[in-house]
Amino acid sequence: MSADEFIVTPWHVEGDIDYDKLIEKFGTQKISPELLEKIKSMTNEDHFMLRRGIFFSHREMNRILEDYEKGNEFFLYTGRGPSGHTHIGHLVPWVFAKWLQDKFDVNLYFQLTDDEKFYSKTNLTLEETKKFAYENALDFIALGFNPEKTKIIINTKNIQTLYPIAAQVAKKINFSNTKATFGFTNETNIGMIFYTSLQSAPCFIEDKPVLIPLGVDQDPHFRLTRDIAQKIGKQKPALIHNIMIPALTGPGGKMSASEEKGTIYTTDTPDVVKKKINKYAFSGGQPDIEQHRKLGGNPDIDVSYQYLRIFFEPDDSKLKKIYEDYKSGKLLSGELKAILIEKINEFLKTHQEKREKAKQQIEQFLLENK
RNA sequence: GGGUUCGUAGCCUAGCCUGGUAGGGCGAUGGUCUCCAAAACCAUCGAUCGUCGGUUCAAAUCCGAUCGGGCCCA
Repeated sequence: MSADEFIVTPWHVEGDIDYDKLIEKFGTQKISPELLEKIKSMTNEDHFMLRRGIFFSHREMNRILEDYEKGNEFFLYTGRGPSGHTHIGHLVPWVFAKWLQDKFDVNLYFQLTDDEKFYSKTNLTLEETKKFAYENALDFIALGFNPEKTKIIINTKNIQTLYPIAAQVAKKINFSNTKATFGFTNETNIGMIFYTSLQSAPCFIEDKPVLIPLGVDQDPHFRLTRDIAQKIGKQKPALIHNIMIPALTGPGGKMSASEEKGTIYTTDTPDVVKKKINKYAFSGGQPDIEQHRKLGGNPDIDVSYQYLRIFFEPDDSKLKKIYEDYKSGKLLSGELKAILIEKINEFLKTHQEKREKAKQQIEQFLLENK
């Protein structure tokens, strides 16, 4: 695969992603300065993930905001395919969703697609994906969502609620649509073919517009949803997309929950975090200290720096100093890694405590079938 | 229901026709080198060849059954 090639699908991400090209390819909208300004004025906050382009693209986010200003409330929807334990990259859209919920005081649905991971991963059983769904739910709850306004959907558990909606959707999507959208072939099992209608279902679970913060790789599902929304008398879901979080071992792919090494899990101990970062994090440093002092490092490809930018250092001035110091060669890669390790462990310490408490709270978050 | 094809280390795969206990690539691990990581270079680990049975002195290789995956037809 050459440098300018990349693949982004809901099941596979590969290569060095050019996000401008991706916007063009997917037909989404880049988040404009005007939109940023609008969000800022409506929330009274300049969220670092927006400011820094971690969320970089959208579909009709402006419509959602305009409607909201007219007094029409929306709701939020995001989710996770429970194919493994939660890693820090998964937290990006969730944290952002939490922020949106706080700012707009709206309902949020979180879908755990245990059926989909069972369909798409040959080596996972339904029992395993259900178990991961529970584990992932704990991480989600640990972020502090409002239980009054937040419901967790587990596909196999909530099928009764989802199915009537999914049926409406499924009738409007034919095999050619899914083939074109997802690259399905005759080998694809029929669970996968139907599945997209279940991922669409929560979009219409309330009779209000929906805004979906999510990783851009999941966009294709909602492209289909948007295509058929009017046909079933519903509004198109609006989306806001975040970039793929690079694996520890380097750019050229998102963090995969199935690759132990290149991944920081939310349950990792401080020692493990330290070891993983030091041992695996791809650096933008020079081959030796002398050259590094002289030539400086490249924070733009340095994974440790990227993690700080994406998640762990919301303070712009601190981040800027790290950027400049690293670029100038003042800051060594080992030192940069130490900063990140400290930040991650600080975060995980409280996260893990909240995650423990979540075991007691989970019941009140799970959606009840009506 | 009929047909067909495949099942070899974590992954991909050679070998099967012409039986003599398996070879490669990726990955992983360790080392050298680096402030780390990467790259590079060394080195190492790893498969009783889906399962059961048969033929044979000897089977991943032949035969039968069975389980599992794929495709085609109905």
